[in-house]
Amino acid sequence: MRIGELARHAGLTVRTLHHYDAIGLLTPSTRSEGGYRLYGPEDIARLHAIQAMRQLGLSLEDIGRLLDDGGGTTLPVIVEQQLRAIDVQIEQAEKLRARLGMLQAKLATGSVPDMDDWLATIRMMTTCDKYFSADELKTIFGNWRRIYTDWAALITDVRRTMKAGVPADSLEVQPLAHRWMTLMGIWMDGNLDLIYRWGEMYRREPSALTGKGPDLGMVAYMDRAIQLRMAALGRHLSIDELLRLKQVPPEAWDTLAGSAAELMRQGVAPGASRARALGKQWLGLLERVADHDAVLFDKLLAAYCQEPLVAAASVREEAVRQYLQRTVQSVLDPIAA
Amino acid sequence: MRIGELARHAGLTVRTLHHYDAIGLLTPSTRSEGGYRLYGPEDIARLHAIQAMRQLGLSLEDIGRLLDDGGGTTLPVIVEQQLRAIDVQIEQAEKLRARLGMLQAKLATGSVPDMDDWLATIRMMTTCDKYFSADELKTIFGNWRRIYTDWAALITDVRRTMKAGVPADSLEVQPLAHRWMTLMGIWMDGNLDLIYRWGEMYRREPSALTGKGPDLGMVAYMDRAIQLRMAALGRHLSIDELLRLKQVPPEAWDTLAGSAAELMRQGVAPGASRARALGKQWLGLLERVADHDAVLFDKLLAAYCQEPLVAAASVREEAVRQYLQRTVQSVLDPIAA
DNA sequence: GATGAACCCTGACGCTACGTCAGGCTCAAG
DNA sequence: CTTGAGCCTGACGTAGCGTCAGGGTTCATC
Repeated sequence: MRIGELARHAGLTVRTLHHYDAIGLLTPSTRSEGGYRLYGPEDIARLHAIQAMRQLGLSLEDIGRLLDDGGGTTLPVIVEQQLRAIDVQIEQAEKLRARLGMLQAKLATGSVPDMDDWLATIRMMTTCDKYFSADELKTIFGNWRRIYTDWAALITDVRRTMKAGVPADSLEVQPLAHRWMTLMGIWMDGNLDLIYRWGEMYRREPSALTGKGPDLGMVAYMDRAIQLRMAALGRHLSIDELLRLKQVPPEAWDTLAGSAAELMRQGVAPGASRARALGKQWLGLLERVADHDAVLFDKLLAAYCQEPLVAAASVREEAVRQYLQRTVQSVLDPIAA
Repeated sequence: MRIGELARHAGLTVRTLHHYDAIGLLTPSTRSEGGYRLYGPEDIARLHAIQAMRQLGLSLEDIGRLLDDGGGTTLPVIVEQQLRAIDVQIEQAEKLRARLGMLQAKLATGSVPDMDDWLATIRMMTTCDKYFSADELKTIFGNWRRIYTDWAALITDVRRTMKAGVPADSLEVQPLAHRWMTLMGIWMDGNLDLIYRWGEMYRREPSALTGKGPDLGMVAYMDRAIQLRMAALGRHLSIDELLRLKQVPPEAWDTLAGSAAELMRQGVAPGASRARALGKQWLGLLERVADHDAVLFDKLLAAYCQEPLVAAASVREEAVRQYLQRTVQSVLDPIAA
């Protein structure tokens, strides 16, 4: 397909496609002998992605970067994002419509609307508020490839747990909640506001039924679990302190929990040197989470020791949890132990 | 209200308002002693108009021109235009939504959509087709002040005629049809396509119920009359020829019709010199309508003589029409007369 | 009355995403 | 073989701001 034809079909100008080629955003996969640009199906798919992201408000440069190092995996995510954006757009357009209708009725009676009315209307016209800003979309798209395999795995795990009839407030769900929060943290670059709004959006828009992502029930289920977790942490740490916590790789916790289970099965006493070495490792991890801040560390430790819910996130089994706790006790307070 | 406050409320940046001031688009009505810009209610109203027209796709320069020489009369028209634009936007967004939904479903099953699918979707994303292009909006807004008094008068006349129970295919309606077409011609700069689409829009969007403009029934009523008129003209002229016809001021026809009625009442014979002078004037008008093209003129004359519907537009009374026709006959063919 | 923070001013230059030429080449149809 | 529509590569221009720099205003608080 030559450039003019593509331009006509896509509703763009030839110059625009030239421009996209010049900046390396969309380079046609072949050229004719005479030097004509020839666009193939994959070029068209790429153009689709480009236009979609443009509609979301991203700059051409950002789009190029995202498409070039995001791999092909982003396509469904883009479409999903677009669907939401459109839903928002429609909703807002309808609100604006209602406003304009009222304004028109007022004008018809000859009265002049007051300033606040004008301002509110102007605001609705200009800020076709997107759910997410361009910067936020960049992080969402950009980080997607870092998490999408883990995310898919988590989704299936959650689905299985739900199907098994495990209630959301069960301790069993806490590891899932932890994984969920961790992944969300990576995905949204730790921006809590963004995470919250993401959830909001999911709850409000019915377009979430793609089959691949989480469904509404799943989100509600995890919400409950996360809420419990946050409440438990909140009894020991302030919001600011929570925000200062760092992530450590989940495998680290898993291997530690595995070792603890092993020691326990072997009958090693919590005060034994092998157990205490384990306890020290565990405390080391916790220190990393607390960002090496002594005060934060103490509070976090208290949370882990006093709130089974919190500890349950990294150590599944009740018995192991208690074993590990005694081990840690013996490290912190060797005499009492 | 100072610039920052206005910017916040309106969802704009301070820089944008600076820019609008710099190009003379929105100059605050006062300044503080220290030189701060102070925006009053009228400035805010103007800003509303600006944002509305921007949303319709007009350039800042065009907006400035339209606002500066259009007078305050354009405000309700702008809102009306905006309402329609929003309706279109919503409709198209919903279509796009449906498409994207299908595309997502396809992607979920792992199949790759074909080229036509892509292209159609891209097209929908890019060309959020407005009903009217920026240029067309410019003529619509720009010409509005040239016709709005006549238009309002016509609307009330049509309303009265409809209420009187006059059927649309009555000859009595033809003068209204003629006025309607003439005004539309002025409003839309003679762009027939634009006129047609304007009617289309009116028919499709229910937001036409402002009370000031014509309602749906009225448009249908006039449509019928105009259709009859076009059919009658179409029996004698081709589409191209119809397009080449010029307008003459309606008063010219009216005064001629008045003079003819006067002569008839005085019993002046159609062949008398005073009558023939009138006939010559009438033919002169017709020649201007035919743009001084002999072939066109002949066809037009035939239409006027053979189609009472056509003649009825400028001469209301049957008797006067026949009198005038005989007069014209005597001018064209003095011997036979 | 001094001072600090928040806000505002006027230039001036930069930037994005194209539009708009100019001058020449290619391609398919007659 | 021509002819008209389409394409090429530069090159410059444009709209609508963003983003400093350098300096004045306002106003509440000390």
